[in-house]
Parts: sequence; structure tokens; C-alpha cells
Amino acid sequence: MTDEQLTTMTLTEGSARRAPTMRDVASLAGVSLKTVSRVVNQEPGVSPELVRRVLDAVNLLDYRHNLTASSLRRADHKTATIGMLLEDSSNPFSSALHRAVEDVARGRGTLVLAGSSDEDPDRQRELLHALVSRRVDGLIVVPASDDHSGLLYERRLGGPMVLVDRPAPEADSVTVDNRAGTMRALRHIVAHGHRRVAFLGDLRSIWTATERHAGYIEGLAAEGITLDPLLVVMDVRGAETTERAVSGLLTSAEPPTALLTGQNLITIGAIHALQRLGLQHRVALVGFDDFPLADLLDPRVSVVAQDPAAIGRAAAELLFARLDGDRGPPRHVVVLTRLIPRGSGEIRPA
Amino acid sequence: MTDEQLTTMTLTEGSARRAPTMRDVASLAGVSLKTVSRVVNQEPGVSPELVRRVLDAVNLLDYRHNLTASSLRRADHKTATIGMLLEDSSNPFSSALHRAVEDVARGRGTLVLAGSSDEDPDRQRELLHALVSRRVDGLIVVPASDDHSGLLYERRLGGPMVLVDRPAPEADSVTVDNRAGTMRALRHIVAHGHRRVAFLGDLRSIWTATERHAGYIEGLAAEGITLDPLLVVMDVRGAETTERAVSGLLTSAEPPTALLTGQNLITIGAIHALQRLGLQHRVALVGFDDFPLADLLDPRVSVVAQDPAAIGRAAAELLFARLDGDRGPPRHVVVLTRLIPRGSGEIRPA
DNA sequence: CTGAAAGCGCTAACAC
DNA sequence: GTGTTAGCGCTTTCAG
Repeated sequence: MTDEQLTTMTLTEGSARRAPTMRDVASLAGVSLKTVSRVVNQEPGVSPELVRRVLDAVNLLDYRHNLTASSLRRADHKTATIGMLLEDSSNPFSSALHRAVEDVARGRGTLVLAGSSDEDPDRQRELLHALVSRRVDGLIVVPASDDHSGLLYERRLGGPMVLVDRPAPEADSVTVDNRAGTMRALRHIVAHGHRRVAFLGDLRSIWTATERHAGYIEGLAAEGITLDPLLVVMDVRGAETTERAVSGLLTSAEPPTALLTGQNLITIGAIHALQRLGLQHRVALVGFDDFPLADLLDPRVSVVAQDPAAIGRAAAELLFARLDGDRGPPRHVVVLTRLIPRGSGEIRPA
Repeated sequence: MTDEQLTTMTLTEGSARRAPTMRDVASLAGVSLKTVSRVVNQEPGVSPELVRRVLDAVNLLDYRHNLTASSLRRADHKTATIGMLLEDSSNPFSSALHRAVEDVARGRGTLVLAGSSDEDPDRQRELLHALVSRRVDGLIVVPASDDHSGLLYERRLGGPMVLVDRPAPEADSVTVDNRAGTMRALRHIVAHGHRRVAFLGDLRSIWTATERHAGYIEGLAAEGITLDPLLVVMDVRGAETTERAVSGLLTSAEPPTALLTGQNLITIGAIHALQRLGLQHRVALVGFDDFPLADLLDPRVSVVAQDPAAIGRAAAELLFARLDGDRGPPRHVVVLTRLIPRGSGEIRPA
């Protein structure tokens, strides 16, 4: 590039100037396009003198490497971007997951393209399509409902995929010990003298909900307590319906003396109901999944805590192992939950 | 594509098959590449018969449009992806923001590439670079600290940029009425009989922290109360340091009768300290920024609430207006905060 | 060590 | 309506 050309570019700065390309850098530095490519990609074997000239030109022009063009031509077609399908990026579990994945990805120079499915299979399909169209290197997915078929089909086309929170035999997955965690919670409650423990669970279409429900059933059996179907409410969704369900339970003829809630928002709804009835210090409560400020409430809320950061990290590491060429059979990581007694779960029956 | 070729492809299905391209679709459908492009991009003027043949071939081959190649060639160079720089995707304010932007973007067929800067300018630069390299169509940024220079410089190169939470004259921005909101909170506290109101603020390097501090000062003046410097603690970061600061204030010779906290985590730290001292029902508290479960605590926490969803929506709409060609001067949207009295802010002095 | 030519998968601009 | 040609910005391949 001659001085005259450079001047012209400077003059047109105000307008929407075309972004400089490698060619521009090359002609300004007086080298070939390929040499610029080598420097930009930090390939070895370029003389220090040329490296300097190229770098100077890069700075002068504010050249920014175009990864979209790069990955198009590149043999491995990698975009250094992974996709993530969340249930809802605004809920604390999802966002902690997202953050953990982001942190692992950053260490590998990779960015995360995330979307929220809201448990809607259509939305999930749409997002999946959008991510595949952008040729993400791999996917981390919290599957909406249990329709894994479309998901696994798409996996055949795109790169590797790691399932989170809900497993499938054919794919890598990271889940928690839902049954064992729930059983431990039940044992804990029973150890404090309760025999009538109600269980409130999420939509039965969600795998974790049925697993936790199963854990409750197994736990009762292990403790030699007969299941009372009236104490089980499934398909509870969100805080509001939970409030009604809990109120119904507690004002019934034979109310439970303790509650075991199968999910975050259900726990919060239950607390609302207990407070409204003034029973928060008389009815025991253990929730599955921890939440912020659980230790600031009165009573402090006992929970079976998941570790979303550990889950996210595990998922990301599985994915990157695949991207590094691991062709082994599907791996299924189970991250353990932890019972945190804080007060609400240690209330004894009247 | 002949039948023989198709058979060969089917046979190699098990191995890592190259993803089908438009050419593959074209030859299978017996049309030109351009016709496939027209169908895939839903351009008008293709006979129904050919549309059908192309679509059949697409389904048969599981063809997925390659957006990276498309945007490279396309005149506008749009990638249908926007970048978002957050403080920390795992905190509730950031994730609500993210979600709101995602929702607006979805309506425009656009995906969101997000990263967390953790208030670190280096990390911010790095992420910015990564986003620009991927040629995002535009950026929504919650600036780390107040070093806007690098940010605005990058803006000249890339597409449009909207600043959130911290404004700059040269760029579009969405902020909240930090001063007015804080003044309203102070007036509210004073109206309940307090004269000694302490203020705890975040790092002075953060614009919102200084604005809220200024609101406190102005509020005092408006109420005719002399500022007592001993009641002001700035540069409080996180829950722990807050706890120490609050304990110090409340055990001093002339303790405050009310607390005004300038940020989420500071409010929570203050509650911890108050609970530890058993003063939560004696010292009034109003926090800037709402948080989940604030209405489940005892006492319920009065706050000046921001509306992260509205902020995110506004930011996304500003950005898409620019992407639609708006070349007007920078616009600065201010989203109003709202005082929510819940109990803690209505405690009267002893 | 450096460079010229070809082409990644797609769309723009023009033929027909 | 449909097809042909050129080329987006880059990396690959291969020649020097």
C-alpha cells in the first residue's frame, strides 16, 4: 500500500469504512498475504523482522482477524465457539452452569453461544438449528422435557454433544444423584421424628422430577413407612401452584408434619405458604437444590445442594475431551449432592 | 448426484462424514446451486416444483445452512449474532439482563454471544476482541470500571454498541435514575423519623456507586440534615467486607438508626450483620437493587428496585434500531427505579 | 523462510 | 424463472 492510499483511507475515516483485511495488512507491511496469516496465527518460522513489520501494520490499520472466514477455510472447520441450551438463562441454576462452562471455555479460547428453551421442545429445536447453522464446535444441552430423539438426531450431524441434568445412553452426560440425594433428605427428616412427610415434585415429564420422586418412594420403603398417596403432589410448576398445593396439604384432615420439595421454586412456594399459615417453625422442610439467601430466612432452609459450578465444569471438560479427539464410548458423570442442615429440616413434629 | 454417489454416502455414514453443502443438495435435486440458495433463503420467484425438489433433497441429506459462509459472502456481512459483555453472568441482575436481550434478539433471528468481564478491564478487552473477531453485528456492554476509552475505540471498528448501566456521551446507553432513586429512598427513611442514616457504597471506580453516593449527599441536603462522614463507607465489595463495615458502624459511639445500601451484595451483607447483632427489627434498611426472596426475609426488605428486564429490552431495541440503519446522534435511555416498601425501611428509630 | 495459486461454502451481479 | 461466473477473507498446498 502506497502512502497515497493510506492517506485516502485516513480521510474517509468518518464514513463506514470497510474493515481492513489481511490483504491490506500485507500490502502495507510489504509482505505476502500468507506471511500475515502466519503471524496472525502465531505460526513459527517467520523472521522477527517480518513479524515486526506485520504487527506494525496490524496496529496501524486496527486490523481484526476474521474468525468466520478463517474457520470456513480451515481444515478442521472449528469456530472456537460452543453452543449451550439452557432451561432459562435467568434462573440461578442455569446461570451458574453457564458461568462455569464459560470459565472452562475461556481457558481454551472458546466463546459460548447460549439460548433458553424454557422447557419448550419447539424452542429447543429452533435454537439447536440456529446453533448448528453457526457451526458451533460442540453443544452442551439441558434437554427440554424428555424428547431426546430430535436432540440425538441433531448430534449425528453436528459435533459432539453433552447432556446435562438428564441423561441418554447414547450421549455423554452429567447428572446428579437425584435418588440418593432425595433418600438422604428423607432419612434426615425421619431421623428427626417425622412419619408423615409430604413430597412435592415438578412436572413428571422432567427426568429429574421422576428420579427425585422415586427417591422419595424408595426412601419411605427403606424407613419402613407406608406411602400415603395423599401426601404426594406432582406436576407442581412454579411458586404459585405450590402455594396452593401446600396450603391444601396442611389444612387437610391428616396434615404432614414435614415437607420434602423437589425443586427450587417449589421450595420457595412452600416457604411462602408456610409463612402465610404461620407454620414455618412447626412444619419441617427440606428442599432439593440450594438457592441464594436460604441461610438468611427464618428458619434457615435445609437443602440437598447441587453444585452447578461442578456440573458445568464437568460438562465442559467432557465436551473439550471430545473436541480433542476422544472417540471412546459415552461417558456419564454423576456429581454428588450434599445435604446442608440449616434449621428448617431439623424441626421436630409437635 | 447420481444414485451411485448417494449409495456411497449412505455407506460411509458411520464415519465422520463431511457435512453436506449446497452443491450436494443442488446435484441431488437436479438444480443449480443458486436455486438452492434461493430456496434456503426464502427468496421469492422459484417455481413450487423446484422448491419441493430442493426441500426434499435438503431433508434427505440433512443439509444445514452454513451461516458462517453465508455471512462472509453476503453484502451486509451480518452474522445474525450479537455480543454481550456482562459483569458476571451468574449474578441475578446480569442474567435477567441477558435473558431480556435474548428474548428481543430471538424475535430478530439473532443469537447472543455473552461473556463475563468480572469488572476486569483486561478480561473485557480480551472478550471484546473475541467478539469482534467473530464479527458480531453489534454489542451490548456493561462496561468494566470506567475505562471507556478502549471500549469506544473498539466501537469505531466494529458495529454499533450500546452501553448499559454506565453511560458515555458518544455512545447509546441505557441507565437507571441512580441519584433520584437514592434520594427517594433517603426521603422515605427520613419520613419515618430517622436523622442518622448511614450509606454503604460499592467501589468508587464504578459509576453507579458514585451516582448513588451523590444521591445520598443531595438527599441529605434536601432534607436539611448535616452530612456525618463517619456514616459513609465507600469501596465496600461483597458481602463479607460489608458485614465488618456494618458491625463497625452499629457498635460505634453514635450509631446510625438506619442503613442505606448501594448495591445488592452490600444489602445482603448488611442483613447478615444485622441478624448477627440481633438488630434487624430495630435498625431500618433500604437497599438499592432488588433481589430474589427479599420479600421472604424477616423483616421483608424494602428496596429501590431496578427493572433489569426493561433495561435489557431497551438496550436491545436501541441496538437493533442501529442495525436497521438508524444513524442519529447517541441516545440515552433512562429507566426509572421504583421504591418498594416491604417493612425493613419503615422501622422507626427507638 | 516466503509466496502464488486454489478453494472453503456461500451470495451478488449479471446473464439467459 | 433459472443458471453462470466471480469472489467474500481466509488457510491450504505446494513451489521456490
